[in-house]
Amino acid sequence: MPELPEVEVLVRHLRPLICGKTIRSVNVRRAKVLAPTSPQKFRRTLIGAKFTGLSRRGKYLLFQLRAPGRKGPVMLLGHLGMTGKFFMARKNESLPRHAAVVLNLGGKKFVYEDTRFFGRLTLDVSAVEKLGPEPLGKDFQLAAFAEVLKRSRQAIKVRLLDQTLVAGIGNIYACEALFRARISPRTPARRLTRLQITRLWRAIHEVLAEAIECGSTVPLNFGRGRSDGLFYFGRAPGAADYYEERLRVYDRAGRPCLNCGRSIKRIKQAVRSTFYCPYCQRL
DNA sequence: CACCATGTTCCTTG
DNA sequence: CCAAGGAACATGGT
Repeated sequence: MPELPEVEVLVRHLRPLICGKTIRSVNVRRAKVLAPTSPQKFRRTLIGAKFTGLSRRGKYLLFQLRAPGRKGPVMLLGHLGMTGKFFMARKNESLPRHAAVVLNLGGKKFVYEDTRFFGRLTLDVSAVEKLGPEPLGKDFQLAAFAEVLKRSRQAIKVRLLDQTLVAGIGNIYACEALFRARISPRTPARRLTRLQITRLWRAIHEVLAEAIECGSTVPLNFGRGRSDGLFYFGRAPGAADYYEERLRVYDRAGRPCLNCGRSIKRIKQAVRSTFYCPYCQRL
C-alpha cells in the first residue's frame, strides 16, 4: 500500500489504536526486515516501551516510543515496500503466512506483514534524512523544485520517483500528476517550461491531497479483509455500494482518455510502466 | 512457462 | 565525483 496518500491514511488510522499501548513481547519471524538492527537489539529496546506518537515522512512511518530508564524517545521506522501491511489483530488470532514482526500489546497484537519482504521495520531511522521535502508541506517550494529540475536530463517521470527531489511520490501518482499537468512523461526535466513546472507543482498537490481525501472517506479494512489499502476506487457520489474508478491513466492502457477519448498508452521507463495519453501529454 | 507488480538499494557504466 | 540505467531483492497473480 505504498505511496504517500496510502501511508498518510494508514498513519491516521493506526495512531489512536497504538498510542498509549505498551509492548509486552516481541516476535521476530523475519529478521531481514529489521536490518541493520539485530533481532537482539530490536527486542531489548522495544520490550517495555510504550507508543507515544506516530507520524509520516514520505512513504515512511515513524513510530515514537518511550522506554523506561531511557532519556530520549525511541524511534521505530516502518516502510511498506510493495506489499507490506500494518494492522491490529486479536490476541489469539492466527497470523498470516508472511507475518514478519508481531508486537504483543497485551490485549491486542500489532502485526507487520509483508509477502515480498521488501519493507522495513527497524530502529535505523537514517533513511529519512535523505528524503526531499514533503510535497504537501511548506518546504516544497516551487522555485527550488524548478531549480533542481533544470539540472537534469532525465525524463520527468523517472525524476519524480527520486525521493530526494520530493518525498512520497511513486509510480501511480507520478503518472497521475503528469496527466493532470498535461506533460509528456518523456520530457527531459531540464526542458520543462516555467509554466509546465508550475502546473506540475500544482498537480502534485492536487493528486496527493485528493487521494488522501478519498482514502479518508472510503471504508477501509487494514486487516486481512479484501482491501489492500490502495485508493484505486472512490465511492461514487450518491451510490452506497458503487465504486468508481478514480485513477485517470494508471493501469488504463488501451482504454479511452477521459479528456480526449483517445487510447491511453503504456511505455517502459527505467524498468517501470508509465501510462499516459500521447495526445493530451504530447511533447 | 513467461511476464507483470504500488519500492529501495546497490552495482555498473559513461 | 556525479548522473543515469538496470538488476536484485521474494512472492504471488494472470
